[in-house]
Amino acid sequence: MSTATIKDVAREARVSVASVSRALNGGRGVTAETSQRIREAAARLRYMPHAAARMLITRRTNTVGALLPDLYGEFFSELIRGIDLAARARGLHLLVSSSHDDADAAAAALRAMQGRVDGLLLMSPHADAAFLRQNLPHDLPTVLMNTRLAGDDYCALSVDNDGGARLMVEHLLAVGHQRIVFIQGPPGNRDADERELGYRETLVRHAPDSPVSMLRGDFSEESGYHAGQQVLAMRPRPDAVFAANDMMAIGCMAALRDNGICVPEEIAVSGFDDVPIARYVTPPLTTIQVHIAELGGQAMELLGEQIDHPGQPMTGIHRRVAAKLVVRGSTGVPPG
Amino acid sequence: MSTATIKDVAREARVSVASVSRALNGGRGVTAETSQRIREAAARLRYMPHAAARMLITRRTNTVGALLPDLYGEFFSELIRGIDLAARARGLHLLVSSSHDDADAAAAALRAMQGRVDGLLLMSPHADAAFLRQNLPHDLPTVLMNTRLAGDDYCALSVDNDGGARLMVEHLLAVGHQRIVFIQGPPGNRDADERELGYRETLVRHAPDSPVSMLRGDFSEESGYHAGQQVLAMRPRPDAVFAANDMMAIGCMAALRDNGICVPEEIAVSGFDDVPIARYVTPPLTTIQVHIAELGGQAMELLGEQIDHPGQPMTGIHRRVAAKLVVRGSTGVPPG
DNA sequence: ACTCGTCATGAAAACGTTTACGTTGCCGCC
DNA sequence: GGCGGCAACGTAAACGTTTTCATGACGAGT
Repeated sequence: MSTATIKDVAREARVSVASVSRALNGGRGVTAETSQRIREAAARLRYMPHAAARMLITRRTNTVGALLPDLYGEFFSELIRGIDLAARARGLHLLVSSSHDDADAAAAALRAMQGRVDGLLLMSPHADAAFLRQNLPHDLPTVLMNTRLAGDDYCALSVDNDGGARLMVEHLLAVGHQRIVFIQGPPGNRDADERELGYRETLVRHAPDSPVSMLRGDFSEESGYHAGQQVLAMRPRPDAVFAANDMMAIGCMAALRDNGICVPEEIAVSGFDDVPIARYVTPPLTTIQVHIAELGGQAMELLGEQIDHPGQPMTGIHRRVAAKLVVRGSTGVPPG
Repeated sequence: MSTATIKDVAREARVSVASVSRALNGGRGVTAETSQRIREAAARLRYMPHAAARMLITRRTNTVGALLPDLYGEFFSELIRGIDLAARARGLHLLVSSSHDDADAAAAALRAMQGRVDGLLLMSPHADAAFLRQNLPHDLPTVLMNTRLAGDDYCALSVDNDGGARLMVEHLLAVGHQRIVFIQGPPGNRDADERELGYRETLVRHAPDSPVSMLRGDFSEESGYHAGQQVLAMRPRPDAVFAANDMMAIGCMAALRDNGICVPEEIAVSGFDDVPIARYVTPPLTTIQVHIAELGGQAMELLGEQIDHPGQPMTGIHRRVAAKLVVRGSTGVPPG
């Protein structure tokens, strides 16, 4: 039966339920001989401990929740993969809830997870301090991912946007570009802001003579196209474009191509993210690769630590995952 | 406190725990007045019913499990999105477990889900009949997705590969192509096989004079490139290529381009899946779009029905989600 | 006026585990 | 031989809920 209970096993093995529990869990306080008998009985009856009963008494669910916003494409998929892998390594289950457009939906999903999870992986644009204090039980281990919040009260983890932007600007300067224009992301977006900051700082430090100039964008391909048109109107004309993400870089390249400008001969173009498309556009896009799965995995690790050691206050920890420069054709270095 | 129990609420509202339960669940058998008082008390104490305790007595977890293979890119993401949306609409939680390389890992994950879920969404290349009978509790509602198994014992749901292939072949014939060669997917892959069958049948029915010819492939871009080279060697040379998926189509186009053949002027190329990259390659790829999120959503719907009506045997139901033709530049119809 | 049904409510059982606490029996030590 | 300690095992309490059953109140029908 799929409904074999611990009592049935106890009867079958001619011991008490307590011994069954001991034998199957710790194994301590039970003779090797009886333990063996119990295991056999359990196997014979296809016994599976009732998860809910165990949770009730143990106060542990062995499950972590992942609350994610409405995410685009393979970012989401890589993130889940990383989280899932790390969770399984720790013997934890993964309860996901995605696609929250507004703060209310996120709050509802968060409440619904109450008591079903031992910890929470949270990535939400709505997660400001007030939201968290309102909707999070303060004793629930939580790791914030890519949040705006400086990890003051919570444990946080995000992409090294600064470092990535620095790498890109250094690369552009190294191959001889002077006037590098930056296409911004949506206002208020943390990733976009950090990338912009990295661009400004690196430029100021390494090439004080080069002008710092920026164009508006919102991460969409269209906004990239529009920015590309603006690039053409600038005097003196920039010789390189650094877009805050790949899709805008692709849109920008389309605008340049439509106006007869050759990439990378006349203007170099680069992006950020290394989406799969990046290597298929012509010319292939130089960009910054971020290991998304690692982001998820490390977040899960951090959460696991918090769950295992509830006493230690790990709040304030803010780790970053590395970003890597991937040079392709669009910045003119490879032959072509 | 986050640890307010139903007893606390009962004391606060000066009623018994039974009344609290009634008021908060059905609302029947309780005066509107007392119900109101109870609700207020519950709100005041921030009471949240303990999920495990409820599961234990109710025998319902309000959770469904999704067991998925190691999936690539945005297919996975779209699938989860569709499932998650439909699950939330039914008030169900989603427990996911992905990245199972081998049958053992899948079996382990499956066992671990025992008792934590009311139903199962299963998509696994390892899920043959024997595997299922071995590892699935036969009384657990289950929906198979894109499985090789004809839905004899279980409820199944998959992509309309036949229909999609038919649409594509009809399109190629309609724009005047005569010799259409098909690039196969990995041997044994159900989707690939069905697409191939659709190709053959449609060609035989609509254009008995056109030769049926096929090249080997394995869904990878490299295999598509290789197939493209073979296309060039064929005499008489085909005037259209239909690849079993987009990545092979893209590889094939690369091979043709590298050998100085113009797409679509000299040879038309088409794929299947409509991956995001498809619209960015040059020329943009004509392909078959499958609404993955809908696949997940419908599977969830089916599962929900099974859970709500445990008596009715819904086994044998096999539904398909529609595929849609998306015409772009690579088959020569749009100007360019 | 008596009874019967209906309805709000409370008491208590049940769900399947884990675990604190007894109760043995055994061994070694004085 | 008594005593203390230890290991194996059983008993029972606890976890927080839902649900069945009993109880009492009240209104209506005869």
